[in-house]
Amino acid sequence: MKPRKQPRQGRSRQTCDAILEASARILEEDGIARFTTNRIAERAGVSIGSLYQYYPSKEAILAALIRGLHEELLEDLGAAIKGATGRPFATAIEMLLKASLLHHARRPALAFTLERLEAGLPLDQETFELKQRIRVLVTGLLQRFGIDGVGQTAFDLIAIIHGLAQAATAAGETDMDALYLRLRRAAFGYLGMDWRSTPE
Amino acid sequence: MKPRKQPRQGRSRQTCDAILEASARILEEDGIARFTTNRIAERAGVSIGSLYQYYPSKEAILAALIRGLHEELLEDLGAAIKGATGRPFATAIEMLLKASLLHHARRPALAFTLERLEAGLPLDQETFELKQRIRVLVTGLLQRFGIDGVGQTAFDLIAIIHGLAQAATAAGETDMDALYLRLRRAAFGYLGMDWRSTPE
Amino acid sequence: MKPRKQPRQGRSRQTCDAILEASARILEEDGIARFTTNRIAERAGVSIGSLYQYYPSKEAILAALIRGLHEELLEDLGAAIKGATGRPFATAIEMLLKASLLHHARRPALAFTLERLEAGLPLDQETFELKQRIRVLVTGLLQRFGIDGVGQTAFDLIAIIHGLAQAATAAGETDMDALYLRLRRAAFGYLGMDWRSTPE
Amino acid sequence: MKPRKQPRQGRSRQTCDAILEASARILEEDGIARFTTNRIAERAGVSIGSLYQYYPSKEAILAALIRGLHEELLEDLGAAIKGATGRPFATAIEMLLKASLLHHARRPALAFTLERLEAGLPLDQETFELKQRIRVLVTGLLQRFGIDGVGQTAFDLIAIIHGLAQAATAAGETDMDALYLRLRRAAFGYLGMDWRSTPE
DNA sequence: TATGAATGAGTGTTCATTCAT
DNA sequence: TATGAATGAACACTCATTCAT
Repeated sequence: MKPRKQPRQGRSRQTCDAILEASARILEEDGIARFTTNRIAERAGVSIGSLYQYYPSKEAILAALIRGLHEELLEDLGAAIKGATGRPFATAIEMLLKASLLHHARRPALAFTLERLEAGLPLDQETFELKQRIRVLVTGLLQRFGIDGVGQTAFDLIAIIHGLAQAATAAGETDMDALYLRLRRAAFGYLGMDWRSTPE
Repeated sequence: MKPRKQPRQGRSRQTCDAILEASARILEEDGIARFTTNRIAERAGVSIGSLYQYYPSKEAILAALIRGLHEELLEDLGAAIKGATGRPFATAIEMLLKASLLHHARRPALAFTLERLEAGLPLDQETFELKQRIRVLVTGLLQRFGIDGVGQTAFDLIAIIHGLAQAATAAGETDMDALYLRLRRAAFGYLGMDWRSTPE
Repeated sequence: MKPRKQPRQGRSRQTCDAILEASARILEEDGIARFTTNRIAERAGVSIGSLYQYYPSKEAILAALIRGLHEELLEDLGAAIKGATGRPFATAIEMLLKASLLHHARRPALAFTLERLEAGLPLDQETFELKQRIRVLVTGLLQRFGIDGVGQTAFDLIAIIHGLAQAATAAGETDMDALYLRLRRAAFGYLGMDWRSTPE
Repeated sequence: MKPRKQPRQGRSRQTCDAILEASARILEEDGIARFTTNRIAERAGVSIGSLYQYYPSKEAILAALIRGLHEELLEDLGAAIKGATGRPFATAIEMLLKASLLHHARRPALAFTLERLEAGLPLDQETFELKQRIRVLVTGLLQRFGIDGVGQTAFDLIAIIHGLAQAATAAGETDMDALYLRLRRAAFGYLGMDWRSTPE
């Protein structure tokens, strides 16, 4: 499941990245249906042998992409929560929501497909931990403001964000600002806050 | 995509159903990974030749299952909305939510898997229409109570329900009553209603 | 390891046999080097899919061939030993030796290659039992004549026969009668009998 | 087939030997299945590029190992036959047999595997000549004692030794002394000598 | 000279689908 | 109409070998 080598420098690093980027593009354009190792190698401009030098299996590539997605989210959320210190609850939540949409905004189709695929896969340890850390981050924020049942609330909040973002992408929406407002309404509503106030 | 024949009576009907039921069970137990036509035929107690007499392709079987899911939902929602006539808004929404969870309650693994798969497939016309009718149903209910932006609201409401139900199933939750309460909180919140009142 | 289906009749039986025969021929002509499933299927005049309908893996085909070899040997030895009842020891051993050479005489290259390959493979249960039954047969014969250390003697006798037959085949010998005489000398000598008497 | 260079001195020689030793160990531990050039290089602590600097192909490495085995045998036999001058026939044969078992005693698994593999390979000229010299050695010994049909006798003797040694190794035997006694019985018997006399 | 990243032909195997019976 | 043997394109993956550095 883990990459085979990480001589993360020079030519190797480039090959590694090319494989991941080609994989991402194939998923974006064709979904899993045509996500085959030979096609990945071809699009990466790399031989099939090289692909297997860096990733032990097709699943490992997928796992790497998924892990990447979660790392990105974790980073975005971390930055948002850090930046929210000292701000009122509503503002903090708003920043959280915006951060949650970032990776959808960057590569909607990729985020959509990867999140969909992840649900049908057995999670590897590392990804599991990433998700846990994400939940911990959200839980921590809620705790800071004395919310009840922080664990469950965080879980539901994430599920709602996820559900709305996935549905919007599936429907072909591209207006992230509009989506943000609806998301804010859903999240604020769930948290018992007044979403009719002026959003940031 | 459509079944090959609909002599919806007698032995043919039975064979059709056996194939669908076998498919459902395979999806529930093993996911898509082992969802193969030969296995379906075997579990249905039918020859592979017969399977192809009733369904032109594997996708057609999947499409039929997905269509079935939506038909079920449509029916459940229809009944709920019908039963809600004359009741206050909060009660109507509560009935709507309960109806939405029915198919998750009946066969959680199947609902989970099919909804996940659906998102990665091109929708056939008939399923598209079914989904539209579902949205129309919800939209109609909202309209009856003078809600603003009924289309968008219905869309988001469905997305939120979907998101929470999928996340709960993925996490292995089985307590549908608990899920209902959280769902109620999310939906009521999104609609600007007070979810702290006594639920039905 | 075991064949997948044995509807040992009609077309199926033919396909099964064609695969085995093609495999045998490839082993005879090219050894393991070119023993590939696609080549087997091609030479059998059968699609690769059919091959896998009857044998779950390449190893299973090899195992079937090896099993066949041992079944043949068992049968030949059984007949020889049965026919030797009432005959003197020397005659009984002579019949045993002749029977042991039969499968080498029929398809020398195949016997040679299969016996060589067998030594490098983990034996499946059934083949193991076949070999045991062969040893039991030889042991029984020796016991009938009050030989000491029948187990070890049978083992060594089989090894000597095997060694001579393999070496002769490797050297390209074809004169089975000449080989028989040398084999007789070796076996009789090992058993402490006079091999200078007139052979049968 | 031949090593690429024989600057049989200094570092080159060391690299060559490391490759051969790594190959031997892999064959002993895993058989041919995992006998791959990359693995050999890795275990030898040498880059794959260097491996190909010394051996033009995987077969060349195998050939070198086989050649080494025969060189060893030739040396052991030569020493035995030299040491047997002036001794009676029985003693000479006993020394020959003991010498024949030496390489099996030293590295049973390696000898077993290499001898098995050799039979399935086209012999290179040099190995062919080595085997011939071995046969000449044995033939010469027999001739010294006025044995009839020395060529054939030598051939058969070698085959019998080989057959028993391989079978014993395959069966997991480790008691070389016991094996020697059975071998003596077989060889003496084949030569028409009394193996019931006291062995050396 | 030594390295190891890169190559790609070739392997075993699956599975949706067809069609003779 | 039902059967299930047969098909073969397509797939994941390996490994001997090359060659730029």
